[in-house]
Amino acid sequence: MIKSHNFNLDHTLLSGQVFRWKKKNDAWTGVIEKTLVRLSYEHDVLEIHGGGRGIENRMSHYFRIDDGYESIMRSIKTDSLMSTLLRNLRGLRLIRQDPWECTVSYICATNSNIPSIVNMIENLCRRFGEQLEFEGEAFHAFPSPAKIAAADIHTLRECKVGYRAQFIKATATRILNDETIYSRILNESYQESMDILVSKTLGKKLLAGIGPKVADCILLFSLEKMQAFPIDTWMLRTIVNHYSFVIGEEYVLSLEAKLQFGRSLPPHDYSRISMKMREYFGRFAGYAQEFLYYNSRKQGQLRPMQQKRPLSV
DNA sequence: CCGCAGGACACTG
DNA sequence: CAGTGTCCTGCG
Repeated sequence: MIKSHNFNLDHTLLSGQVFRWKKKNDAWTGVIEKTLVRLSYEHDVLEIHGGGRGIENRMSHYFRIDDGYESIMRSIKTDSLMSTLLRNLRGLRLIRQDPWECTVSYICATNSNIPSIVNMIENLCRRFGEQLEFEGEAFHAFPSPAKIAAADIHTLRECKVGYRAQFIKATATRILNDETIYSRILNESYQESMDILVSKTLGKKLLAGIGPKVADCILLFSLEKMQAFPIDTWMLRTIVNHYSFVIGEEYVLSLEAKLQFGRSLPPHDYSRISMKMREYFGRFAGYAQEFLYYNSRKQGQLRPMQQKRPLSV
């Protein structure tokens, strides 16, 4: 068991960071590396079933229990909206994911939605992941880069990943040939890391399927760049609705004009907005992003019809 | 049948 | 470079 009063399991696992956890009867089941784990949380105590020796340290690491939560919350409590969210979503935490699994997950996430992403990941694991068992229950580990790199496009497509099949295979091949890339990024600054992830040589992407948004997710969720501030369409709505003063009122107007045909944010605008938000929230901006993101999605569920015009009001 | 959802990419001009 | 068409899937 892990004891912490600054942790909320539901908020953390419902925040859309990870895609392999399932809840049934108050217990969450997921796969960490090669072990199946069942979690339940009650009265400040996280109970862990499965995983064997050392599982507490691993889960503690996974849920970033080592973060100075109170201090981080203070640093991102910059306005009344954040103040409200920090109170209502208390215990929401960033998750420290495996970089490779995180990479594939967010390549799949482009131009998609959560149920579909969950489906893709599950298919990939079933098709390519090592089959394991715990207490008579069968499950699959997340497939290795080698396994994905060796897969053929047709089989990948059977996992319903669509046009992302080429990206996933190409990136797997790249990671397989240079396994030090993640550890190198761990020692780099945010900007340098971003530049590496989206870099091109001779017009060809180093890592296919990874643009600025996907890169920010990978950096924030798996490579210790807590200032990363991923901006998807949900977050853009939130920014326009609540933080136009941060990126500039006039700039918002020009944005609305530019995006009225449902186009995605051009790279230049992405980096500009992302930079402004990082400056506004500080070095733990990524934490702030999670609270805002969780909130925007919760509201979206309540009134789906409002999603028709993303940037209005 | 259409539009769109946690974008990225290759291709023009 | 800035703008544009296209990419697979699932769902309302």
